[in-house]
Amino acid sequence: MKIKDLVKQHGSLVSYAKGEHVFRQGDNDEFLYFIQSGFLKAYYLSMDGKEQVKSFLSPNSVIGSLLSCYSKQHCSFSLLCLEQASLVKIPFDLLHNLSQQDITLANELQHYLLMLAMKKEKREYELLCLPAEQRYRQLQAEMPELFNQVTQKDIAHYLGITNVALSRIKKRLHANIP
Amino acid sequence: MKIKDLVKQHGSLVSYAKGEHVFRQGDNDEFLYFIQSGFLKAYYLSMDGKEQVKSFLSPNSVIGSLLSCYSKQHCSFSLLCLEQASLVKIPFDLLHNLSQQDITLANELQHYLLMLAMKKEKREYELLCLPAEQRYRQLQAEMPELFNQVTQKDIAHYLGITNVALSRIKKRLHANIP
DNA sequence: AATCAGCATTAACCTGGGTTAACACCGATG
DNA sequence: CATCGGTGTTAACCCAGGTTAATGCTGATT
Repeated sequence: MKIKDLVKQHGSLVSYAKGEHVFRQGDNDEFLYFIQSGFLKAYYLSMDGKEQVKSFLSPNSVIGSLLSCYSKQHCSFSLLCLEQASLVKIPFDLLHNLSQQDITLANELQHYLLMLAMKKEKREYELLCLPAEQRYRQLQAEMPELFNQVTQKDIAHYLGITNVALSRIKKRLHANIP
Repeated sequence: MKIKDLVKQHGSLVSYAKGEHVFRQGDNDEFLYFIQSGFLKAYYLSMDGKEQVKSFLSPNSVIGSLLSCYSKQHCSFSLLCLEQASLVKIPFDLLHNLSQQDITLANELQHYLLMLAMKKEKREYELLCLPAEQRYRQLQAEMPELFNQVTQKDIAHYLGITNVALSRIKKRLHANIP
């Protein structure tokens, strides 16, 4: 069986308006979400109430809190719709259990996990090794569309800085390339 | 088949002296390493020559560059022995290919990947949301042994700061708890 | 049209951490 | 024993980014 078929058979379609949460940090939410349409942001709230963006989600991507799905802990982040969105959700355990017997499913899931792990390693490198300005330039090069879809505040929070700092960086850069 | 058996059958034992590299950033190294004894550090070198520590490895942990193993790109980090170490290595492709047919192997690998993904999400959260001082206190709480095994410089580079900054943080903290 | 909320920009000020360098300490090596 | 390299501490200086706040813009609501 393919994940696509599983999603078709057992998935339930859910829709959210702009500004609605799919789940919130602290919830127990043991679903995987396959994004059909819309644009979402996954974000953390730190103890002092500041927001940091974990990732942006566009159609065809998959998301879910592995901590909640696999470890039965609370979600460590919130998932918010930046525009009207429709997703298909399936219980993670369903996929996980079926993959215990279904090799096709297991391999497909494995592929997703490997891609995820590589993406996260890249992010770790960037946060650890690159200064904010370079992270900004790299983001611009890799996801130029993003800058039309989200506010500068969210971009900044994705880069790990404040909107004020991002504004300064932009000014610095444009000064050099007149 | 279990991974343990696979490692026993097809693994080759390799030993390194303190200070030796298992592989270096930029290499192609498509092996998974199962650490039998010793203590290692995985680290990044940024373009300006500064070092940042990705993780520390102790016996029973597994490491390898997924980027190199799965994407056939170059390793994005180096693996260095902080003390005499012995590892068992197997080609990643061997495990990956066998897991295409062997459901037990696939599930075990899946479990490793899920654990890895959760660990990386935690690290992302910490780097993004916690100030250096709190990351230090958390590390102290979670891995107290570490402080006897590695230099303060390496701890600092793991936290994403310099040894000088770490020295200051320690001083600040001890001043408050006399 | 008037109001209001959220966003981006800019300035002023502050702080945490980077940089450099001096110094002391220790273990290894000659 | 003397020396040397690596390590940790401390101080002085600097800068990137955080904080706060004022300003202007835009788009939504009434």
